[in-house]
Amino acid sequence: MLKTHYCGDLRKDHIGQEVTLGGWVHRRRDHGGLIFMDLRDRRGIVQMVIHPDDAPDAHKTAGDVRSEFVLSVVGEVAARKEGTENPDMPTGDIELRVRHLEVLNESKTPPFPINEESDVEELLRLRYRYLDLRREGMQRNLRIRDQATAYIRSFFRERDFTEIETPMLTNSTPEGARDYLVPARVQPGTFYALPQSPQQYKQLLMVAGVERYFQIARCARDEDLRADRQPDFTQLDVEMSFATEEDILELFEELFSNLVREVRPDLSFVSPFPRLTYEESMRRFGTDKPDLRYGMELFDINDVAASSEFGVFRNAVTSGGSVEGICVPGGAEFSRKQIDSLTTFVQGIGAKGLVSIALLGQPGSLDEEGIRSPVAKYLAVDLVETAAQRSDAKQGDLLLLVAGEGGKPKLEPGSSHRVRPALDGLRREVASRLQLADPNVLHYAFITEFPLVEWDDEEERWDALHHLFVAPMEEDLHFLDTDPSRVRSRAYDMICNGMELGSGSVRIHKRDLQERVLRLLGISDEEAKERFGHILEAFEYGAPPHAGFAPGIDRIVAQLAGETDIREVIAFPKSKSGADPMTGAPSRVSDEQLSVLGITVVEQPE
RNA sequence: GGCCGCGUGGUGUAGCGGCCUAACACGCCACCCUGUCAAGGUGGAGAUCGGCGGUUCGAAUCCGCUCGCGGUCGCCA
Repeated sequence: MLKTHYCGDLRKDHIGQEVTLGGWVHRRRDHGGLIFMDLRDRRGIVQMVIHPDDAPDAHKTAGDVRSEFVLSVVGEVAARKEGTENPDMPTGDIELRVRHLEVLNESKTPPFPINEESDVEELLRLRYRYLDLRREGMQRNLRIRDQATAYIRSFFRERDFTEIETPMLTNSTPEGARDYLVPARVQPGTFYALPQSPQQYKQLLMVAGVERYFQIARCARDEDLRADRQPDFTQLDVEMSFATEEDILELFEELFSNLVREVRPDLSFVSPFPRLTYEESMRRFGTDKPDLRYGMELFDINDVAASSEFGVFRNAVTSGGSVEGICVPGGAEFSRKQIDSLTTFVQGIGAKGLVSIALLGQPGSLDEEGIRSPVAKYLAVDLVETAAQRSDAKQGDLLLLVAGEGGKPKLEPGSSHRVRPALDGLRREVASRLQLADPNVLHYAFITEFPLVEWDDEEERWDALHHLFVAPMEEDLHFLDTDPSRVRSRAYDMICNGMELGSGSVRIHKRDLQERVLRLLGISDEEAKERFGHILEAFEYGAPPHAGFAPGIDRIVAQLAGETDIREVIAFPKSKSGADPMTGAPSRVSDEQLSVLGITVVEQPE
């Protein structure tokens, strides 16, 4: 090695030792005579002093050194002069008296600062990712990710799980996300698909008698990107035979509790993890992934709205829709402008409008003076009192109500189907404006009893909410043929701070039930045989009951690192258009490459 | 694909019809400086304002198109 110690490791104990360090110039302070330089490596930063009298050659070289030069230095670790210690640095008690200095490599001035955590445009960071990753915050995130995955592996291995790799080149699946396709050269005209998840393989491993499987698996889905979605991502894939949902939830509660203690002991979490049914979560929060760190739960006033003078409310309820709202603590002091911007906000997510009611008076004894609302003259005091009571509102709070008409398509603005999503969005927006969410809390929770299927308006058929292999709840089986929307599944999600971390389920392990579900989803027996013949067949050879779970590693680590964007914990992520600005991927390939594969590119006309 | 926001020296921002011959901070370059640690001092270089077109006597500023980036809805078994 070209170095004997790491810069960041040097302490008082090393005083008197001669060491050789290698690292990058973090900062340079040239006093004309004396030169100070901070040298940085993966473990931290140490101050070097280059004295013109002690080391004239080194001093001469140091004069031409600039930020990010790679240096090799030899010197003695020394106590800093009395009064010049730096308590803000772990190495602040000591410094390196440089005797010999060699420039191992020069550096151009970097396109953005590496020695400070300033905001830099995303694109530029990705273009020079190798420099971005050199920055302290990203180094920390890379290490948090490593700690998390290392812990996860040890956790499962201790519990007798076997880590098994599954193929990257697999078959396209008709349902779900769009596949990334890979042409198969040896059989021209045919394609592999990159795995959206190892779902089928892990179930087949259960049939194979593995009983306890896990994998930190790379997956790919060709869908539009988001702050929490990359086209290629990593999931912790787990499957267990002879397990019920209870076994899985307990296992993961333990895993996540330990993970926080291991990686971020300074963060707190709520224990035991709350469990909400899908129905309850939708009713109380309007979403299946609520942020539980703050209140502002939804309430409805359908009963009193039905007879309201206010046409918007009355029509909503009589048409079969609903009027629901949230209560913003202290929101009565929101300005007109703030409320207008909330209105614009909900309109952007499918609400027709927003009714705001500021409670200037004391709920319980409200009068017209105590209510301030753009539609105050249409609102009976009784209605406001009811709303205030249901939301446990206090004087000075702000009620925000959204109405939705029944009988409209799901996605149409003003539809009753948009009410809860709109309130969910509003709840998040308000919480973010008022900073209601404690950044030091990881509020994990499980959502259970999801519907098995939902009606797809466009395709006019039932669609699996999770995937094709989720087992229906035994007690709801009789609805399978009569009213599929009422069948609850044995699926569960894990959520944290308003983000879905992963989902899982007890699987179907019998051929006849799997075939019934496939039929319900409009997959013909013929198609089923072609697509899923192998798994249906496997179920006939003693498939054990099994259940599994698959949380996203990128999201888990992002939260552990205190980041809201998973790109902050992925070494080489892609931009929103799926491109890698550093390598230029995706790119065109040569005609030769295409012709070997028997592929012709059709230019897209405008 | 729809909607919203952003795009000004190397970086981050300001400017939002004539005061812009484009400002500020950091960075960069030169010189001075032997105890600093976001070192300090003096001086300097550096952007025609993402691109194209238009409105106007006049555009970084207004309009249209386009590209890029981000957010969001659709989408994400």
